[in-house]
Amino acid sequence: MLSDRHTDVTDAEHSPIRCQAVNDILARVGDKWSMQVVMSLSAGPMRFNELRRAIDGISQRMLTRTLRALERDGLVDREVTPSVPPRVDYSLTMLGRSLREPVAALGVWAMENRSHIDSARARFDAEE
Amino acid sequence: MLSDRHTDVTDAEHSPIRCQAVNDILARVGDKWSMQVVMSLSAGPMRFNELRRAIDGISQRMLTRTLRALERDGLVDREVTPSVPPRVDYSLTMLGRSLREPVAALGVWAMENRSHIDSARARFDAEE
DNA sequence: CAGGATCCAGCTAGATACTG
DNA sequence: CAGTATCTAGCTGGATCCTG
Repeated sequence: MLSDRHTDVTDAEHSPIRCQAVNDILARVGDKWSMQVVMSLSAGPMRFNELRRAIDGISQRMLTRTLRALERDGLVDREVTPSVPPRVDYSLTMLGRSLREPVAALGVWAMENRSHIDSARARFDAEE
Repeated sequence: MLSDRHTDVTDAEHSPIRCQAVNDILARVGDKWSMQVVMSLSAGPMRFNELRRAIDGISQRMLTRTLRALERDGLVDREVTPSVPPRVDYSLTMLGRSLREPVAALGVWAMENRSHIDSARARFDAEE
């Protein structure tokens, strides 16, 4: 952790086009709920209210919007069973599943460096 | 790409605590400018207006705010040379440099799957 | 059950003007 | 040069009510 070898993995690829792509994905993934939905669907298909209960604090409106956006981008599949009452199952597409890997890498970094960030914040805030 | 091996890298770690950490980092990194600043500083230290020119479209206010936030979290170092005119150099800390690796992984995913996302969007939007 | 439709508070980020 | 201060449009997201 915090390895400072100067073999730069990123410098070579720092082209405007690639950065545009990174920013698009970060915007897609960096919102409040998208990744929580994706992570919840990791275990398998879930229904709407099942997701609602699984994700603490999400409103029905935000769950709907988030699912629609993920579906639009081909990350989530929506399967409607026209019964009474209606049944809708959400699941990750292959694309959606493949996204979990880089996001998990970010998660590992987050866990490993959380303490560094917290202490840096405390230090910064201390010097008023 | 799009490998669907069911060895789940993420399921095992899908604990609330880890997800909280991921969300914090995504919020930190998922905003409009932070990663552009980090990527720009990859090449080496830069001064304020140098960064301003390097990052297309960023306002002076947003650059200030983004740099302060990154400094607070210990990702960026701010070095002031009290001269006239003043000189301030910004550089990545070790923590900041270490972040580039997982973000680059996300960048690779973005580049590899951009076309899938674009066509998924087109398909979704086509059905009224 | 699975949403759609409204309304609204709060935050984000841009524009502009000014300063040590 | 490197900011701070102010004002504001627009977006994000929550609460609430309604429906097939």
